[in-house]
Amino acid sequence: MSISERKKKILAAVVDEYIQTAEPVGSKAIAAKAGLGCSSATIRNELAELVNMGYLEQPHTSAGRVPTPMGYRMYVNELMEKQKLSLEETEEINRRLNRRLQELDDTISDVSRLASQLTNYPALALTTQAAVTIKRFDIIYVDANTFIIVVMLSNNSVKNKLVHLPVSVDQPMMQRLSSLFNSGFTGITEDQITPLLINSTERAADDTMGLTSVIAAFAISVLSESKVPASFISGENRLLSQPEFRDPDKAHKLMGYLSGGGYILPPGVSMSGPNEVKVLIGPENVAEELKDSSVIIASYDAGDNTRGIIGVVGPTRMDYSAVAEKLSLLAAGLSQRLGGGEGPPEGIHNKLIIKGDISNEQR
Amino acid sequence: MSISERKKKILAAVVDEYIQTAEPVGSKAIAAKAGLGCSSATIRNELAELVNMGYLEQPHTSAGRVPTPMGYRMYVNELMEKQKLSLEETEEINRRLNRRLQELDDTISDVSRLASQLTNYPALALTTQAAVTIKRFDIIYVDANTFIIVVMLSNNSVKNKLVHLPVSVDQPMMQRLSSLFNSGFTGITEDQITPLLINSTERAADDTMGLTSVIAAFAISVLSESKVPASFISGENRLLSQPEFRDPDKAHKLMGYLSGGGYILPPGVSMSGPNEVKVLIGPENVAEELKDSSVIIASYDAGDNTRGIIGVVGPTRMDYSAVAEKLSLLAAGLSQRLGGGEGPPEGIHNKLIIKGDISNEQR
DNA sequence: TGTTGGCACTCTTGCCTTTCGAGTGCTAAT
DNA sequence: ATTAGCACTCGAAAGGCAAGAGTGCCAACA
Repeated sequence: MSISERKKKILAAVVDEYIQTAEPVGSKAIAAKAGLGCSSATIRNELAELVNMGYLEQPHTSAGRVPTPMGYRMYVNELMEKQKLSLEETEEINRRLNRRLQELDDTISDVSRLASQLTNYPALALTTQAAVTIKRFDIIYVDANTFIIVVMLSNNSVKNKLVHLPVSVDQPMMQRLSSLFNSGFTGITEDQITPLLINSTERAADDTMGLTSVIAAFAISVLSESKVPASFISGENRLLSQPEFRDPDKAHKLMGYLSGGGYILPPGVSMSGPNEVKVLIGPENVAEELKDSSVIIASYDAGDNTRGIIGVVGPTRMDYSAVAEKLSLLAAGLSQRLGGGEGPPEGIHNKLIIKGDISNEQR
Repeated sequence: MSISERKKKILAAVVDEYIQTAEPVGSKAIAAKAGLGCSSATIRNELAELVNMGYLEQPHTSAGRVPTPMGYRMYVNELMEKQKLSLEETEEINRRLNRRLQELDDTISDVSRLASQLTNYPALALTTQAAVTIKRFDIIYVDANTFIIVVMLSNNSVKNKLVHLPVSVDQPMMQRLSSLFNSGFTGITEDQITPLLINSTERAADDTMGLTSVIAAFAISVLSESKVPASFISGENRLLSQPEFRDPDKAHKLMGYLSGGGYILPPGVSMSGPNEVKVLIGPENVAEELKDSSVIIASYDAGDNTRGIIGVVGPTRMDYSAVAEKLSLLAAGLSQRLGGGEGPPEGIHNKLIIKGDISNEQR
């Protein structure tokens, strides 16, 4: 059975209204608001059918209607009108993006903070990384007992470590190690750093003090750290301003899950393209803790096969349209700045593509 | 008028009990618990006097007693018995401390996370820095359009930046710049980097492409960033498990203040020595938002005049003894690992020194 | 057949009253 | 100085009542 045009309008009105007020919305309110020229009684009939069809529900017999996850899904997929961001908001996003572009890890925390401030929901940013290799290896001699290891990774981030030694090392030795590592340890992934490789390097450098293994250990740790997705969450406290989280227990549970670095993206579901926004509504989330929250995710291209993700978490009654638009803009901006340079031209005005529910089962 | 021995015992019992239960404690409960052989009626008399003296108050006439800030102060200064941490807890702290010791900024987030987990309160860590200078300056040539700036600071942290250029630069130029910066920009503070200095360096390097100013800008930004205290907070959500923050508005206000990087340490009050724990009870805090919370602070020596601070925030009814002990241990461990090496020997068993209220006005 | 006004019905919310009990303060006895 | 006893106070929980919002349904109507 297909859904009539008027039903769609009514459904949209219900969702819109509910998103704003957080209170069950009644037939009268809709009659007054939505510009369709019919009376509350008519609306009531329609509403009853929408309930039957599963798009709406009522908390109790004599209350207004509230959208079901399925209702939200319909709203997100077909009904909601794209929110036009004001020029100021667009400006603001770009301005802030331009400000800081340090190493990636730093950016990630900034990104999540920014997303959170912009949307007024808790936001979390993370990067998923393809295999990373070392592009360059340098060892800087500071003094006889101190040196700095600097590695540049294939994703263009640079890591360093200061090493203090209990013994003295001379500069030629450092030089030797530096060039050996630069030739032997670049372009390979973590699991290609074998004991064999380390041993041969050690011998070649004539290193009897175990320096080689210290340096190799750093290489390994850098590579393995880059492999686990870095994640950063901020603005958890904004949850508390949402009426649905006035119950401290509920809020606590969700916040605990989030600060625990809880995973947002359902496993096995990858973001297919950049500039695509994905919406996960209530029970569509896999994590038990998110079953009655919604998640909006955008992904961006951080260069060198690195994919970044920005996500925002809120109650199912969240402002999908505005948030999706903002995230999309943010992601596009990041892609442009971090990505391989093949991004869109200066003025960011991407199209907003919203990807629907993956599994079409609605339980 | 001095306070009798028995009154002290009773006061201690009230505080202890209230810390556990979060409910006003009555005369009967005390008579049962505290081992002093007298009946509830006697206790009532004493309680009435303690109220008069300002150590206790009652929410309403027919309720039990609750400690006032002044009562807590007395408790913290004289009454509370040092909590013995179990061996496991001590182990746990040390084990975790040993795990990660990367660059300072990284540690700071770990430290706050650790403190929060340990105490089950929101915790925040920050470093206050004396003037930082650059100790070493290196420029690594990657290719004609790319180089890496590496600076080592006087506090032994190392910062780097990858620079992409629109124009080509040859290696000798980089070399030249590297050694010029290494001699001219080391050992000086941010405000000693004058346009004059930059200009003369530029001329000496024969740099016509503005490289010098890019590099100098990085030096300035690193130095100025090191100057503002880095701070990191975690575990805000733990507030919600405290009954006094069941009111979402209250919780939201405080959490907002905290995540805003709100300052904890009253201005002008410096931690005098390491291994010293400071307790600020309710109205003793300067920030309006903290007026009915308590803050426990410990400071540690992070080497090179850098002082780190760990703080924990909770309701006035917080477990002062346990938290103070844990923070003290944590701070001592950090001092030992980060500090100038003149710390205490391996086994950490520091004395717990609790510093009292600074201004002795109790309003 | 779709739409509308009207009306009875339902269920929540807020408010008031009552009851219950924990805890106090006071007094008189030890 | 301590204690037992007792009347008193006050908040928290439980019940009851009225108001209001919103529905469902029916009968009338275009």
